[in-house]
Amino acid sequence: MSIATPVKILLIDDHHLFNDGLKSLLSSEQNIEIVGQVYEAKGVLHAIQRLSPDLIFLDINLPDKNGIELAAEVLKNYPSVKIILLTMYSDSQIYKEALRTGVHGYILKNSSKQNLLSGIEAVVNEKTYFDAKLNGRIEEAPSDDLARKFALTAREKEIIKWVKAGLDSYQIADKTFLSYHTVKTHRRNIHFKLGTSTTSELIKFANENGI
Amino acid sequence: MSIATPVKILLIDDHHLFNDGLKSLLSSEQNIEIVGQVYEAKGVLHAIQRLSPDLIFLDINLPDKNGIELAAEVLKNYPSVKIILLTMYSDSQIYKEALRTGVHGYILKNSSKQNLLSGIEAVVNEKTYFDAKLNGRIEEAPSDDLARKFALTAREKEIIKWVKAGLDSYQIADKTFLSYHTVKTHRRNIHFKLGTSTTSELIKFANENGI
DNA sequence: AAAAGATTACCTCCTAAGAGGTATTTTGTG
DNA sequence: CACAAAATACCTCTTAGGAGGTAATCTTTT
Repeated sequence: MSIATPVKILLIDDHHLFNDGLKSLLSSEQNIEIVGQVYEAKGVLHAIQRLSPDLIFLDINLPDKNGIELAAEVLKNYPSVKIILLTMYSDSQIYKEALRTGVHGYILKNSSKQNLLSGIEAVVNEKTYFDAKLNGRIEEAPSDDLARKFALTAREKEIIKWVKAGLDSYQIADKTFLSYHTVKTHRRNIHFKLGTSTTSELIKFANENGI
Repeated sequence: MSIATPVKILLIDDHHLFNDGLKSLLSSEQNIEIVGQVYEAKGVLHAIQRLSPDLIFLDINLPDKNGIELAAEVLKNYPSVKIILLTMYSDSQIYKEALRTGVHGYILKNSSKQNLLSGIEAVVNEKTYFDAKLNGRIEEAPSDDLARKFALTAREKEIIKWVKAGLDSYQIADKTFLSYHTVKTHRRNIHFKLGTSTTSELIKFANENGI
């Protein structure tokens, strides 16, 4: 497997070693040029402006922003740029989220270089590429009001962040300058939206979905 | 920075792309030879036997085993092999665990190639190397009964696994064929050992420490 | 064999979290 | 401006989890 036409790629991952390793791994390939590397969400739009890559590889867990949100921004501002998400999560929910956002590919970090090259080849040819390991996990959603799930508000995401950080509702109320009652209301709404009912379920769900 | 004497390195990480990327990144270095790559805990001891590396890079989160436990096994069976843990967790507790196990280095995945080379240079010269980003996080333990913390039993680790999986105590009792009361007792003992007091704290702690 | 540690299991009491309801204020969008 | 959505905040009630205690039975180590 090798790439037929020249491709300019931008790598976005906060793990420097992974990012640099990937660059090293791909630089040896014919027709692949790594035009830049970014280690946080912040500089991404600017880097795209400056480097005009054909394709970006994007991690979902960036320290300062959810990769899927970032993907949406990129697609909005630079519709011609192809996006392949590169993550360690194989959950079907996040896969659906990714599809909905309109990314062009989704590859797991425990995948192989060959798959990566297949993905690159596919997306530069206006196709999509989703990791084979994801198959079998994708069951259609009941589609009625479930479509509205996942529509977490900014405040709800913030609450989830603190729950994941190990705080209880009183501590979260302190941190957010909200009433304890309000925090509990948000937690209830979050559980409703995500279909969870305990804190441990919520954390598991959030971890698997990069929330 | 370059390495002064030839070093044979074995890479152990379940994320193929990271593993391969790292190989690519290090292969270009003088005096560094990547003698092998392993993608799960299972084949590690055999690979060491066969390839006799001077140094192994070891991920903490392997699918089939905790990397720190694996490090202990390696040190027991091959005391001359140097071990550098390579992980994304910067928690002080796991750092202490690593020290106690006797690993020779601990480097974060969002570190740089230069740090990696410094680490290699250090450990092959019988020194240790711990990521600079870990400094400031290392406060000495009260040392009395805190030394006994972290001594989680097999059953306790199993309970933690189910808690992380989102099950409540009743469901865990079902899964393990234990009484609900027993599960609660284990949870209480776990909280005591880890110094936590809520489920969310426990999960956070477990995640950060690769339990 | 004795001691130490691990596992099992029950008790009570208290608190955090979840479920259900309601209502006001604020913010954003057509 | 009007309407919808989000954010805020209180109420009650039920349940799961945490804290403290005790103790019998295994298992492992000395």
